[in-house]
Amino acid sequence: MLSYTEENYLKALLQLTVEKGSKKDAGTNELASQLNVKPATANDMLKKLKEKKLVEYEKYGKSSLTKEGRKKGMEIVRKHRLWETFLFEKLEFTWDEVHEVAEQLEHIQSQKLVDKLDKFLNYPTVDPHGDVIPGKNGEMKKLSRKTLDEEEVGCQCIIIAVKDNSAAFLQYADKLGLAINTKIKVVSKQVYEELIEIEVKGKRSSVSPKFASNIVIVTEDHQVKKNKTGK
Amino acid sequence: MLSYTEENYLKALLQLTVEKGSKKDAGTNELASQLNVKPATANDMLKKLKEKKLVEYEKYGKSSLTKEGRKKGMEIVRKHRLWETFLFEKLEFTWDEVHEVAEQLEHIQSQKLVDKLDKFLNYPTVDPHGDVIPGKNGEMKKLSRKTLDEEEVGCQCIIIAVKDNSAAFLQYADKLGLAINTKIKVVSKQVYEELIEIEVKGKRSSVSPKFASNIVIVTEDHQVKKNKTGK
DNA sequence: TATATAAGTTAGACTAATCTAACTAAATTT
DNA sequence: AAATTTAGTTAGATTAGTCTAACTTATATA
Repeated sequence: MLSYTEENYLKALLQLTVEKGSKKDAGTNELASQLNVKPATANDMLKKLKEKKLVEYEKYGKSSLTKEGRKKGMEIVRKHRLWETFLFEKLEFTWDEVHEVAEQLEHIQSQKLVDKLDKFLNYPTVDPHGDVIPGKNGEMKKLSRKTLDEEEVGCQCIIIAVKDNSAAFLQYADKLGLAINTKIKVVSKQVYEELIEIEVKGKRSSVSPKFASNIVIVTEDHQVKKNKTGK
Repeated sequence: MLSYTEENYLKALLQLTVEKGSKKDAGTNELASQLNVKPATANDMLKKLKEKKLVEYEKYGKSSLTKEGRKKGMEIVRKHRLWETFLFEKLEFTWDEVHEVAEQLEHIQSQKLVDKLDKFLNYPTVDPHGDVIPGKNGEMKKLSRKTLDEEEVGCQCIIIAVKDNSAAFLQYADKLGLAINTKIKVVSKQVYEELIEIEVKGKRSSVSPKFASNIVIVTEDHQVKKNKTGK
Protein backbone atom coordinates (compact mmCIF):
# COMPACT_ATOMS: atom_id res chain seq x y z
CA MET A 1 0.00 0.00 0.00
CA LEU A 2 1.33 3.39 -0.96
CA SER A 3 1.22 6.38 1.35
CA TYR A 4 -0.59 9.57 0.46
CA THR A 5 2.80 11.19 -0.13
CA GLU A 6 4.19 8.41 -2.31
CA GLU A 7 1.08 8.63 -4.45
CA ASN A 8 1.65 12.33 -4.94
CA TYR A 9 5.21 11.76 -6.08
CA LEU A 10 4.10 9.18 -8.62
CA LYS A 11 1.41 11.49 -9.93
CA ALA A 12 3.82 14.41 -10.19
CA LEU A 13 6.35 12.30 -12.02
CA LEU A 14 3.66 11.09 -14.38
CA GLN A 15 2.59 14.65 -15.10
CA LEU A 16 6.17 15.70 -15.78
CA THR A 17 6.89 12.78 -18.08
CA VAL A 18 4.49 10.59 -20.04
CA GLU A 19 1.58 13.00 -19.80
CA LYS A 20 3.44 15.94 -21.29
CA GLY A 21 4.09 14.02 -24.46
CA SER A 22 7.66 14.85 -25.45
CA LYS A 23 9.74 14.45 -22.28
CA LYS A 24 10.05 11.11 -20.59
CA ASP A 25 12.14 11.83 -17.56
CA ALA A 26 12.36 14.56 -14.96
CA GLY A 27 15.08 16.12 -12.82
CA THR A 28 15.10 16.12 -9.05
CA ASN A 29 14.71 19.90 -8.76
CA GLU A 30 11.94 19.93 -11.27
CA LEU A 31 10.07 17.24 -9.38
CA ALA A 32 10.64 19.04 -6.10
CA SER A 33 9.22 22.29 -7.36
CA GLN A 34 6.21 20.50 -8.84
CA LEU A 35 5.43 19.19 -5.36
CA ASN A 36 6.46 22.30 -3.44
CA VAL A 37 9.15 20.53 -1.47
CA LYS A 38 12.90 21.03 -1.34
CA PRO A 39 15.15 19.04 -3.70
CA ALA A 40 16.61 17.16 -0.74
CA THR A 41 13.19 15.85 0.12
CA ALA A 42 12.44 14.73 -3.41
CA ASN A 43 15.83 13.07 -3.52
CA ASP A 44 15.02 10.94 -0.47
CA MET A 45 11.71 9.92 -1.93
CA LEU A 46 13.22 9.00 -5.28
CA LYS A 47 15.53 6.58 -3.51
CA LYS A 48 12.62 5.11 -1.65
CA LEU A 49 10.50 4.71 -4.76
CA LYS A 50 13.44 3.20 -6.63
CA GLU A 51 13.71 0.67 -3.81
CA LYS A 52 10.04 -0.15 -4.35
CA LYS A 53 10.68 -0.54 -8.09
CA LEU A 54 8.24 2.23 -9.00
CA VAL A 55 10.86 4.66 -10.29
CA GLU A 56 14.01 4.39 -12.44
CA TYR A 57 16.68 6.53 -10.93
CA GLU A 58 20.47 6.66 -10.88
CA LYS A 59 22.55 9.04 -8.79
CA TYR A 60 22.88 12.42 -10.49
CA GLY A 61 20.58 11.27 -13.29
CA LYS A 62 17.03 12.02 -14.35
CA SER A 63 14.12 9.95 -13.08
CA SER A 64 11.21 8.23 -14.74
CA LEU A 65 8.47 5.80 -13.78
CA THR A 66 8.73 2.06 -14.21
CA LYS A 67 5.83 0.24 -15.83
CA GLU A 68 4.44 -0.49 -12.38
CA GLY A 69 4.92 3.09 -11.24
CA ARG A 70 3.18 4.42 -14.30
CA LYS A 71 0.24 2.13 -13.69
CA LYS A 72 -0.06 3.31 -10.10
CA GLY A 73 0.21 6.92 -11.23
CA MET A 74 -2.48 6.44 -13.82
CA GLU A 75 -4.81 5.02 -11.19
CA ILE A 76 -4.44 8.19 -9.17
CA VAL A 77 -5.03 10.42 -12.18
CA ARG A 78 -8.06 8.32 -13.01
CA LYS A 79 -9.48 8.81 -9.54
CA HIS A 80 -8.68 12.52 -9.59
CA ARG A 81 -10.54 13.07 -12.84
CA LEU A 82 -13.51 10.91 -11.92
CA TRP A 83 -13.93 12.92 -8.73
CA GLU A 84 -13.61 16.18 -10.65
CA THR A 85 -16.36 15.00 -12.94
CA PHE A 86 -18.51 14.07 -9.97
CA LEU A 87 -18.01 17.43 -8.28
CA PHE A 88 -18.78 19.30 -11.46
CA GLU A 89 -21.69 17.29 -12.80
CA LYS A 90 -23.40 16.17 -9.64
CA LEU A 91 -22.51 18.67 -6.95
CA GLU A 92 -22.52 21.80 -9.08
CA PHE A 93 -18.95 22.83 -8.38
CA THR A 94 -17.44 25.22 -10.90
CA TRP A 95 -14.46 24.24 -13.03
CA ASP A 96 -12.01 26.18 -10.95
CA GLU A 97 -13.21 24.70 -7.65
CA VAL A 98 -12.99 21.02 -8.43
CA HIS A 99 -9.25 20.56 -8.51
CA GLU A 100 -8.45 21.33 -4.88
CA VAL A 101 -11.03 18.94 -3.48
CA ALA A 102 -10.16 16.23 -6.01
CA GLU A 103 -6.57 16.45 -4.76
CA GLN A 104 -7.83 15.02 -1.50
CA LEU A 105 -10.42 12.61 -2.86
CA GLU A 106 -7.97 10.94 -5.23
CA HIS A 107 -6.26 9.28 -2.27
CA ILE A 108 -9.29 7.43 -0.95
CA GLN A 109 -8.49 3.72 -1.03
CA SER A 110 -11.31 1.58 -2.33
CA GLN A 111 -11.42 -0.13 -5.69
CA LYS A 112 -15.13 -0.60 -5.29
CA LEU A 113 -15.63 3.11 -4.77
CA VAL A 114 -13.82 3.94 -8.01
CA ASP A 115 -15.79 1.38 -9.99
CA LYS A 116 -19.12 2.49 -8.58
CA LEU A 117 -18.32 6.14 -9.10
CA ASP A 118 -17.35 5.46 -12.70
CA LYS A 119 -20.66 3.69 -13.24
CA PHE A 120 -22.62 6.41 -11.44
CA LEU A 121 -21.10 9.01 -13.76
CA ASN A 122 -21.91 6.85 -16.77
CA TYR A 123 -18.33 5.96 -17.67
CA PRO A 124 -17.09 9.43 -18.64
CA THR A 125 -14.06 9.72 -20.90
CA VAL A 126 -13.08 13.32 -20.27
CA ASP A 127 -13.17 15.40 -17.09
CA PRO A 128 -14.57 18.94 -16.74
CA HIS A 129 -11.24 20.39 -17.84
CA GLY A 130 -11.35 18.33 -21.00
CA ASP A 131 -8.57 16.04 -19.86
CA VAL A 132 -8.88 12.39 -20.72
CA ILE A 133 -9.78 10.03 -17.87
CA PRO A 134 -7.53 6.96 -17.92
CA GLY A 135 -9.37 3.63 -18.16
CA LYS A 136 -9.58 0.90 -15.51
CA ASN A 137 -6.47 -0.79 -16.83
CA GLY A 138 -4.50 2.44 -16.64
CA GLU A 139 -4.26 3.19 -20.34
CA MET A 140 -5.07 6.65 -21.54
CA LYS A 141 -6.55 7.42 -24.90
CA LYS A 142 -4.87 10.25 -26.69
CA LEU A 143 -7.59 12.60 -27.73
CA SER A 144 -6.49 15.60 -29.68
CA ARG A 145 -8.11 18.79 -28.56
CA LYS A 146 -9.28 21.15 -31.27
CA THR A 147 -12.23 23.34 -32.12
CA LEU A 148 -15.30 22.11 -33.95
CA ASP A 149 -14.44 23.91 -37.20
CA GLU A 150 -11.20 21.92 -37.38
CA GLU A 151 -12.92 18.55 -37.12
CA GLU A 152 -12.97 16.22 -40.12
CA VAL A 153 -16.20 15.34 -41.87
CA GLY A 154 -17.65 12.06 -40.62
CA CYS A 155 -15.95 12.22 -37.24
CA GLN A 156 -17.60 11.89 -33.88
CA CYS A 157 -16.42 14.17 -31.09
CA ILE A 158 -17.29 15.35 -27.58
CA ILE A 159 -17.64 18.96 -26.53
CA ILE A 160 -15.42 19.73 -23.61
CA ALA A 161 -15.49 23.50 -23.32
CA VAL A 162 -16.61 26.71 -24.96
CA LYS A 163 -14.51 29.78 -25.67
CA ASP A 164 -17.34 32.28 -25.82
CA ASN A 165 -19.32 32.79 -22.62
CA SER A 166 -21.73 35.42 -23.87
CA ALA A 167 -25.43 34.86 -23.24
CA ALA A 168 -26.15 34.95 -26.96
CA PHE A 169 -23.66 32.22 -27.71
CA LEU A 170 -24.68 30.03 -24.80
CA GLN A 171 -28.37 30.32 -25.58
CA TYR A 172 -27.83 29.36 -29.18
CA ALA A 173 -25.61 26.45 -28.17
CA ASP A 174 -28.30 25.30 -25.79
CA LYS A 175 -30.90 25.49 -28.54
CA LEU A 176 -28.81 23.15 -30.66
CA GLY A 177 -28.62 20.70 -27.76
CA LEU A 178 -24.97 21.41 -27.06
CA ALA A 179 -23.56 21.08 -23.54
CA ILE A 180 -20.40 19.78 -21.91
CA ASN A 181 -19.89 16.11 -22.76
CA THR A 182 -22.39 16.17 -25.61
CA LYS A 183 -21.47 13.99 -28.57
CA ILE A 184 -21.36 15.75 -31.93
CA LYS A 185 -21.02 14.25 -35.38
CA VAL A 186 -19.74 16.36 -38.26
CA VAL A 187 -22.02 15.37 -41.12
CA SER A 188 -20.70 17.60 -43.86
CA LYS A 189 -19.07 20.89 -44.67
CA GLN A 190 -20.68 23.07 -47.30
CA VAL A 191 -17.75 24.65 -49.04
CA TYR A 192 -19.67 27.37 -50.82
CA GLU A 193 -21.73 28.57 -47.87
CA GLU A 194 -18.96 27.74 -45.41
CA LEU A 195 -21.50 26.05 -43.14
CA ILE A 196 -20.77 22.99 -41.02
CA GLU A 197 -23.54 20.48 -40.73
CA ILE A 198 -23.60 18.66 -37.41
CA GLU A 199 -25.72 16.02 -35.74
CA VAL A 200 -26.45 16.19 -32.04
CA LYS A 201 -28.64 13.53 -30.43
CA GLY A 202 -30.09 12.63 -33.80
CA LYS A 203 -30.90 16.24 -34.65
CA ARG A 204 -29.14 17.97 -37.55
CA SER A 205 -28.20 21.65 -37.63
CA SER A 206 -25.86 23.88 -39.57
CA VAL A 207 -23.48 26.26 -37.89
CA SER A 208 -21.05 28.89 -39.05
CA PRO A 209 -17.27 28.37 -38.81
CA LYS A 210 -17.16 31.29 -36.40
CA PHE A 211 -19.63 29.61 -34.08
CA ALA A 212 -17.83 26.28 -34.45
CA SER A 213 -14.48 27.84 -33.60
CA ASN A 214 -15.77 28.64 -30.14
CA ILE A 215 -16.49 25.02 -29.36
CA VAL A 216 -13.59 23.03 -27.96
CA ILE A 217 -13.83 19.32 -28.66
CA VAL A 218 -11.91 16.07 -28.52
CA THR A 219 -12.17 13.54 -31.30
CA GLU A 220 -13.42 10.20 -30.12
CA ASP A 221 -11.20 7.38 -31.25
CA HIS A 222 -13.01 4.97 -29.01
CA GLN A 223 -16.56 4.14 -28.06
CA VAL A 224 -18.32 6.09 -25.33
CA LYS A 225 -20.86 3.90 -23.55
CA LYS A 226 -23.69 6.36 -23.32
CA ASN A 227 -24.22 10.02 -23.84
CA LYS A 228 -24.43 12.44 -20.95
CA THR A 229 -25.46 16.07 -21.14
CA GLY A 230 -23.76 17.63 -18.14
CA LYS A 231 -26.63 19.28 -16.32
CA MET B 1 -6.56 22.83 11.11
CA LEU B 2 -6.78 19.44 12.74
CA SER B 3 -4.80 16.45 11.56
CA TYR B 4 -6.46 13.26 10.41
CA THR B 5 -5.37 11.65 13.66
CA GLU B 6 -6.62 14.42 15.91
CA GLU B 7 -9.97 14.21 14.21
CA ASN B 8 -10.14 10.52 14.95
CA TYR B 9 -9.45 11.10 18.62
CA LEU B 10 -12.22 13.68 18.84
CA LYS B 11 -14.64 11.37 17.11
CA ALA B 12 -13.74 8.45 19.35
CA LEU B 13 -14.13 10.57 22.45
CA LEU B 14 -17.49 11.77 21.20
CA GLN B 15 -18.65 8.23 20.61
CA LEU B 16 -17.53 7.17 24.08
CA THR B 17 -19.20 10.09 25.80
CA VAL B 18 -22.08 12.28 24.64
CA GLU B 19 -23.26 9.89 21.99
CA LYS B 20 -23.68 6.93 24.31
CA GLY B 21 -26.17 8.84 26.42
CA SER B 22 -25.33 8.03 30.02
CA LYS B 23 -21.55 8.44 30.32
CA LYS B 24 -19.92 11.78 29.78
CA ASP B 25 -16.25 11.06 30.18
CA ALA B 26 -13.86 8.31 29.14
CA GLY B 27 -10.67 6.76 30.54
CA THR B 28 -7.34 6.76 28.75
CA ASN B 29 -7.29 2.99 28.25
CA GLU B 30 -10.84 2.96 27.04
CA LEU B 31 -10.06 5.64 24.48
CA ALA B 32 -6.90 3.84 23.43
CA SER B 33 -8.69 0.57 22.79
CA GLN B 34 -11.43 2.37 20.83
CA LEU B 35 -8.73 3.66 18.50
CA ASN B 36 -6.55 0.55 18.50
CA VAL B 37 -3.55 2.33 19.91
CA LYS B 38 -1.64 1.82 23.16
CA PRO B 39 -2.62 3.83 26.25
CA ALA B 40 0.68 5.71 26.12
CA THR B 41 -0.20 7.02 22.70
CA ALA B 42 -3.67 8.13 23.72
CA ASN B 43 -2.15 9.80 26.75
CA ASP B 44 0.15 11.93 24.60
CA MET B 45 -2.71 12.95 22.38
CA LEU B 46 -4.94 13.87 25.30
CA LYS B 47 -2.28 16.28 26.49
CA LYS B 48 -2.01 17.75 23.04
CA LEU B 49 -5.76 18.15 22.64
CA LYS B 50 -6.00 19.66 26.11
CA GLU B 51 -3.40 22.19 25.01
CA LYS B 52 -5.61 23.01 22.03
CA LYS B 53 -8.60 23.40 24.37
CA LEU B 54 -10.56 20.64 22.67
CA VAL B 55 -10.46 18.21 25.58
CA GLU B 56 -10.86 18.48 29.35
CA TYR B 57 -8.26 16.33 31.00
CA GLU B 58 -6.41 16.20 34.33
CA LYS B 59 -3.58 13.84 35.14
CA TYR B 60 -4.93 10.46 36.26
CA GLY B 61 -8.48 11.61 35.60
CA LYS B 62 -11.10 10.86 32.95
CA SER B 63 -11.37 12.92 29.78
CA SER B 64 -14.21 14.64 28.01
CA LEU B 65 -14.67 17.07 25.15
CA THR B 66 -14.92 20.81 25.57
CA LYS B 67 -17.72 22.61 23.78
CA GLU B 68 -15.34 23.35 20.91
CA GLY B 69 -14.11 19.76 20.81
CA ARG B 70 -17.64 18.44 20.74
CA LYS B 71 -18.50 20.71 17.85
CA LYS B 72 -15.48 19.52 15.86
CA GLY B 73 -16.35 15.92 16.67
CA MET B 74 -19.92 16.40 15.53
CA GLU B 75 -18.72 17.82 12.23
CA ILE B 76 -16.76 14.66 11.59
CA VAL B 77 -19.70 12.42 12.52
CA ARG B 78 -21.87 14.52 10.23
CA LYS B 79 -19.49 14.04 7.32
CA HIS B 80 -19.16 10.34 8.05
CA ARG B 81 -22.89 9.78 7.97
CA LEU B 82 -23.51 11.93 4.92
CA TRP B 83 -20.91 9.93 3.03
CA GLU B 84 -22.44 6.67 4.23
CA THR B 85 -25.76 7.84 2.92
CA PHE B 86 -24.19 8.79 -0.40
CA LEU B 87 -22.47 5.43 -0.77
CA PHE B 88 -25.62 3.54 0.07
CA GLU B 89 -28.18 5.55 -1.84
CA LYS B 90 -26.23 6.68 -4.86
CA LEU B 91 -23.44 4.19 -5.36
CA GLU B 92 -25.30 1.04 -4.34
CA PHE B 93 -22.99 0.02 -1.54
CA THR B 94 -24.50 -2.38 0.99
CA TRP B 95 -24.93 -1.38 4.61
CA ASP B 96 -21.93 -3.32 5.78
CA GLU B 97 -19.61 -1.85 3.15
CA VAL B 98 -20.21 1.83 3.72
CA HIS B 99 -18.49 2.29 7.06
CA GLU B 100 -14.93 1.51 6.01
CA VAL B 101 -14.93 3.91 3.08
CA ALA B 102 -16.73 6.62 5.05
CA GLU B 103 -13.92 6.41 7.63
CA GLN B 104 -11.66 7.81 4.93
CA LEU B 105 -14.08 10.23 3.32
CA GLU B 106 -15.00 11.90 6.62
CA HIS B 107 -11.58 13.56 6.71
CA ILE B 108 -11.86 15.41 3.41
CA GLN B 109 -11.56 19.12 4.14
CA SER B 110 -14.05 21.26 2.27
CA GLN B 111 -17.05 22.97 3.78
CA LYS B 112 -18.48 23.44 0.33
CA LEU B 113 -18.26 19.73 -0.36
CA VAL B 114 -20.23 18.90 2.79
CA ASP B 115 -22.92 21.46 2.00
CA LYS B 116 -23.26 20.36 -1.60
CA LEU B 117 -23.33 16.71 -0.66
CA ASP B 118 -26.04 17.39 1.92
CA LYS B 119 -28.09 19.15 -0.73
CA PHE B 120 -27.46 16.43 -3.31
CA LEU B 121 -28.76 13.83 -0.86
CA ASN B 122 -31.79 15.99 -0.15
CA TYR B 123 -30.86 16.87 3.43
CA PRO B 124 -31.14 13.42 4.98
CA THR B 125 -31.68 13.14 8.73
CA VAL B 126 -30.64 9.53 9.28
CA ASP B 127 -27.87 7.45 7.70
CA PRO B 128 -28.24 3.91 6.30
CA HIS B 129 -27.60 2.47 9.75
CA GLY B 130 -30.45 4.51 11.17
CA ASP B 131 -28.12 6.80 13.07
CA VAL B 132 -29.03 10.45 13.21
CA ILE B 133 -26.95 12.81 11.07
CA PRO B 134 -25.93 15.88 13.06
CA GLY B 135 -27.01 19.20 11.55
CA LYS B 136 -24.77 21.94 10.13
CA ASN B 137 -24.48 23.63 13.49
CA GLY B 138 -23.40 20.39 15.12
CA GLU B 139 -26.52 19.60 17.09
CA MET B 140 -27.96 16.13 16.92
CA LYS B 141 -31.62 15.31 17.21
CA LYS B 142 -32.39 12.40 19.48
CA LEU B 143 -34.61 10.08 17.54
CA SER B 144 -35.86 7.01 19.37
CA ARG B 145 -35.58 3.87 17.35
CA LYS B 146 -38.50 1.47 17.51
CA THR B 147 -40.57 -0.74 15.25
CA LEU B 148 -43.61 0.47 13.35
CA ASP B 149 -46.09 -1.38 15.58
CA GLU B 150 -44.81 0.59 18.56
CA GLU B 151 -45.38 3.97 16.94
CA GLU B 152 -48.10 6.25 18.27
CA VAL B 153 -51.14 7.14 16.20
CA GLY B 154 -50.73 10.44 14.39
CA CYS B 155 -46.95 10.30 14.36
CA GLN B 156 -44.72 10.68 11.37
CA CYS B 157 -41.67 8.42 11.14
CA ILE B 158 -38.94 7.30 8.77
CA ILE B 159 -38.14 3.70 7.95
CA ILE B 160 -34.51 2.97 8.58
CA ALA B 161 -34.27 -0.81 8.35
CA VAL B 162 -36.21 -4.03 8.05
CA LYS B 163 -35.82 -7.12 10.21
CA ASP B 164 -37.23 -9.60 7.73
CA ASN B 165 -35.28 -10.05 4.52
CA SER B 166 -37.47 -12.69 2.91
CA ALA B 167 -38.58 -12.10 -0.66
CA ALA B 168 -42.23 -12.25 0.37
CA PHE B 169 -41.78 -9.53 2.96
CA LEU B 170 -39.70 -7.29 0.76
CA GLN B 171 -42.06 -7.58 -2.18
CA TYR B 172 -45.04 -6.67 -0.04
CA ALA B 173 -43.14 -3.75 1.50
CA ASP B 174 -42.27 -2.56 -1.97
CA LYS B 175 -45.90 -2.79 -3.03
CA LEU B 176 -46.85 -0.46 -0.18
CA GLY B 177 -44.21 2.01 -1.32
CA LEU B 178 -41.91 1.29 1.61
CA ALA B 179 -38.15 1.68 1.27
CA ILE B 180 -35.28 2.98 3.35
CA ASN B 181 -35.85 6.61 4.23
CA THR B 182 -39.52 6.55 3.30
CA LYS B 183 -41.73 8.67 5.50
CA ILE B 184 -44.67 6.88 7.10
CA LYS B 185 -47.58 8.33 8.99
CA VAL B 186 -49.52 6.17 11.41
CA VAL B 187 -53.13 7.14 10.70
CA SER B 188 -54.97 4.87 13.09
CA LYS B 189 -54.89 1.57 14.89
CA GLN B 190 -57.96 -0.63 14.63
CA VAL B 191 -58.13 -2.22 18.02
CA TYR B 192 -60.58 -4.97 17.11
CA GLU B 193 -58.89 -6.13 13.92
CA GLU B 194 -55.44 -5.26 15.25
CA LEU B 195 -54.60 -3.54 11.98
CA ILE B 196 -52.41 -0.47 11.70
CA GLU B 197 -53.43 2.04 9.11
CA ILE B 198 -50.52 3.91 7.56
CA GLU B 199 -50.04 6.57 4.95
CA VAL B 200 -47.06 6.46 2.60
CA LYS B 201 -46.65 9.16 -0.04
CA GLY B 202 -50.32 10.01 0.23
CA LYS B 203 -51.42 6.39 -0.16
CA ARG B 204 -53.16 4.60 2.70
CA SER B 205 -52.79 0.95 3.55
CA SER B 206 -53.44 -1.31 6.50
CA VAL B 207 -50.80 -3.69 7.80
CA SER B 208 -50.73 -6.34 10.49
CA PRO B 209 -48.80 -5.82 13.73
CA LYS B 210 -46.58 -8.72 12.72
CA PHE B 211 -45.65 -7.02 9.49
CA ALA B 212 -45.19 -3.71 11.29
CA SER B 213 -42.91 -5.27 13.89
CA ASN B 214 -40.40 -6.01 11.13
CA ILE B 215 -40.07 -2.37 10.19
CA VAL B 216 -37.53 -0.40 12.16
CA ILE B 217 -38.29 3.31 12.31
CA VAL B 218 -37.31 6.54 13.98
CA THR B 219 -39.92 9.04 15.06
CA GLU B 220 -39.46 12.42 13.45
CA ASP B 221 -39.49 15.20 15.99
CA HIS B 222 -38.34 17.66 13.41
CA GLN B 223 -39.15 18.54 9.85
CA VAL B 224 -37.53 16.69 6.98
CA LYS B 225 -37.17 18.97 3.96
CA LYS B 226 -38.39 16.61 1.35
CA ASN B 227 -39.10 12.94 1.03
CA LYS B 228 -36.64 10.59 -0.58
CA THR B 229 -37.21 6.97 -1.50
CA GLY B 230 -33.75 5.44 -1.45
CA LYS B 231 -33.22 4.36 -4.99
C1' DT C 1 40.17 24.02 -20.71
C1' DA C 2 39.49 26.33 -16.51
C1' DT C 3 36.02 28.19 -13.95
C1' DA C 4 31.44 29.70 -12.65
C1' DT C 5 26.79 28.32 -12.18
C1' DA C 6 23.18 25.07 -11.88
C1' DA C 7 21.68 20.62 -10.44
C1' DG C 8 21.82 17.04 -7.29
C1' DT C 9 23.31 14.75 -2.82
C1' DT C 10 24.42 14.05 2.05
C1' DA C 11 24.32 14.75 6.91
C1' DG C 12 22.05 16.17 10.72
C1' DA C 13 17.89 18.02 12.86
C1' DC C 14 12.78 18.44 13.58
C1' DT C 15 7.76 17.03 14.14
C1' DA C 16 3.87 13.92 14.51
C1' DA C 17 2.35 9.65 15.66
C1' DT C 18 3.41 5.59 17.19
C1' DC C 19 5.67 1.83 20.13
C1' DT C 20 7.85 -0.81 24.51
C1' DA C 21 9.26 -1.05 29.07
C1' DA C 22 9.39 0.67 33.41
C1' DC C 23 7.24 3.40 36.57
C1' DT C 24 3.32 5.56 39.70
C1' DA C 25 -1.37 6.22 41.29
C1' DA C 26 -5.96 4.56 42.16
C1' DA C 27 -9.22 1.07 43.08
C1' DT C 28 -10.51 -3.39 44.76
C1' DT C 29 -10.21 -7.40 47.54
C1' DT C 30 -9.36 -9.99 51.36
C1' DA D 1 -5.31 -1.42 56.37
C1' DA D 2 -2.25 -4.11 53.52
C1' DA D 3 -1.73 -6.32 49.30
C1' DT D 4 -2.90 -6.99 44.70
C1' DT D 5 -4.69 -5.64 40.44
C1' DT D 6 -5.92 -2.23 37.13
C1' DA D 7 -5.40 2.27 35.14
C1' DG D 8 -2.56 5.82 33.78
C1' DT D 9 2.09 8.08 32.99
C1' DT D 10 6.89 8.80 31.61
C1' DA D 11 11.09 8.11 29.17
C1' DG D 12 13.34 6.68 25.31
C1' DA D 13 13.19 4.72 20.61
C1' DT D 14 11.27 4.41 15.78
C1' DT D 15 9.37 5.80 11.25
C1' DA D 16 7.83 8.97 7.58
C1' DG D 17 8.25 13.19 5.73
C1' DT D 18 10.15 17.32 5.93
C1' DC D 19 13.84 21.04 6.50
C1' DT D 20 18.69 23.69 6.24
C1' DA D 21 23.37 23.92 5.32
C1' DA D 22 27.23 22.14 3.40
C1' DC D 23 29.02 19.41 -0.01
C1' DT D 24 29.69 17.14 -4.90
C1' DT D 25 28.88 16.49 -9.75
C1' DA D 26 27.55 18.12 -14.20
C1' DT D 27 27.00 21.74 -17.55
C1' DA D 28 27.76 26.02 -19.77
C1' DT D 29 30.67 29.84 -20.93
C1' DA D 30 34.36 32.72 -21.56
